[in-house]
Amino acid sequence: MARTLITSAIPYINGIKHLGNLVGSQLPADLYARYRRARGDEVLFLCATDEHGTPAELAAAKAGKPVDEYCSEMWGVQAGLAEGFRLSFDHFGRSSSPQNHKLTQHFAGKLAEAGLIREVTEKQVYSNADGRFLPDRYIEGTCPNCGYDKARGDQCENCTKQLDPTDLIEPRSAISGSTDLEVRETKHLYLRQSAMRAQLEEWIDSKTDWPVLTTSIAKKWLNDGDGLQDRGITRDLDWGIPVKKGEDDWPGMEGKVFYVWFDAPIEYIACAAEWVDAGKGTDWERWWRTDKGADDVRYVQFMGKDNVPFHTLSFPATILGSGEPWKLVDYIKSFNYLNYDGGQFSTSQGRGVFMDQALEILPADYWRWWLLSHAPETSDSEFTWENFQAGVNKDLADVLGNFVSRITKFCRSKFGEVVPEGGEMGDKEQALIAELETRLAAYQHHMDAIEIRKASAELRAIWAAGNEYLQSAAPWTAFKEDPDRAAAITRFALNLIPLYAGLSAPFIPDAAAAMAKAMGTELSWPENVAQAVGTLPAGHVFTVPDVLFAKISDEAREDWQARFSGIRT
RNA sequence: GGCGGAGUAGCUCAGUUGGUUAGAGCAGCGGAAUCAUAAUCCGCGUGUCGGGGGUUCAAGUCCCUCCUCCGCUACCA
Repeated sequence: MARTLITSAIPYINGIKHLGNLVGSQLPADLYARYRRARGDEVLFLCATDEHGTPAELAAAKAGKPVDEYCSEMWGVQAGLAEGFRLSFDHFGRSSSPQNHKLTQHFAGKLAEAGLIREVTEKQVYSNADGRFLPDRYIEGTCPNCGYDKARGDQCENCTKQLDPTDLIEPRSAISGSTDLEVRETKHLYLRQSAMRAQLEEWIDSKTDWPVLTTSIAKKWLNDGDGLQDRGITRDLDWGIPVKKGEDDWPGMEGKVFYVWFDAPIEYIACAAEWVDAGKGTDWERWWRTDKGADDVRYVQFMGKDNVPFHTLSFPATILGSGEPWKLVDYIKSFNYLNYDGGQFSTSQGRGVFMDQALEILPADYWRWWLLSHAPETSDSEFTWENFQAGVNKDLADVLGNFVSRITKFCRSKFGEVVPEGGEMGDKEQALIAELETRLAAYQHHMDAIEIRKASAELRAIWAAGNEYLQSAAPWTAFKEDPDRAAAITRFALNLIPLYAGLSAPFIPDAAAAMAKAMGTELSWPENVAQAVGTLPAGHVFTVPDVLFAKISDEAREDWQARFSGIRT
């Protein structure tokens, strides 16, 4: 049995994610996980919250809560929303887990043994009022270049000039506004990525099947300027994984924690350990250690393009540098951004539709279908309410929902809620089987290649073929002269429902389940179409399901358009 | 500034290694049907493929140049 390990970029803890975040990692990862399971793979699908770093501390402070308590609560919120969107994680972990603490410290120890860690003493801005070191971006002041008074310590947003915090005129803390700042010396650990440049490049070069978006970003970092730079992997923070060398203390690094981007990817691995400790599995190393059974695992990662450097370089550097046989990623599917009505979705500005709001107004399937069928694969794509309404109404309500409705209701009125007997399949039925056979192959090909929009277009064509068939076979006409023929048509068309349910389940799991339930079958992936259309024999009892997808009215759309036009408070 | 991505029908997007009259869905127009959530099905697209120049028998597809939008730019994550 093929084995597939799937991870989605882990969402940051400091708030509820918007639909752009969702479609860029978790949702396509779920689509693929559901598809691989349906095809019979053994799948381990992992995700978690990314909990460390300055923004988490600040969000907790703003909420007036201890950071660990805040993170626990937000983990619960995010887990609930994941459930709401039917994200089928085998485990939804936390980067703050004890498992990740241990593993992160383990990796640091191994990297140190391999000589890939160096200690650097550097100067950094400390805020006495805030009682903490400030990351460059959390220092504001007047730009020495253009005079903009809200320039950040890393870059002036007004004139785009790159800055050093000490360049700023009248620097102040972006957190408290305090100007009581001083430059202090502090010691940090750097991962010697530069020493692994050749090894990483060779590995990237071997990935000829990766999307251009993925490899071009990796190559740029490898070759830009002086080449791949070493990267600081520790921070002066309270909240995080304490710096240790395996299980031993790290002299001189007391009170410091690992940088969030060092421990976050390691959580992909630790999450599997959490999965076992939660009683959901028995052997996580079988998925992650090539010396312990993971050599036949195919590992696929999903993420937005902003995450690519960390997944193509930093994390592989950690894994390769450890010298231990950990599983490396086999395929990285990366996404561009989804824009919202002419601008960007923005977490910090509260612009767009957020996961909790989306579920308040419509069921998950509506969002899943539209977002996946418009996934920003080759370039940034655009969400507009008009497009959303039109796409959902047409594809889900008119093409799929109405197909199920028209044939089940026709059958009920002429034959009752039972698959009718009599008649034989003819040319029209054979032609449809042949067409669906071709389309099924194309659909599977696109799903295998994780070409999401192409797959969704093919699935839609499979649905439409059912309507084309009914229109052409016209059982309502046949019923008048040749009831046996009408029965054969109806029996055949009813059998398309369980077929469609199985094929649609990765995109719209709830509706697919409702379709299967109404027809009294289990969801399954077809071996072939000819066999699948014989699933429901004559005499099989079914029920006419409720309307699968209510249409979005113009009034509702206008209401939402107005409601989500501003900024979330 | 540097790097990367994008600019194709009213809208959202496909267009493999350059090769016949540039495609799909939606919207629009016309027709058929009436089983169905007034839902379906059939037919209809001359769009300067962002502008200009070049290579070629042949370019949306390669090269140069210019314009516009977006992302990243390593201490936000």
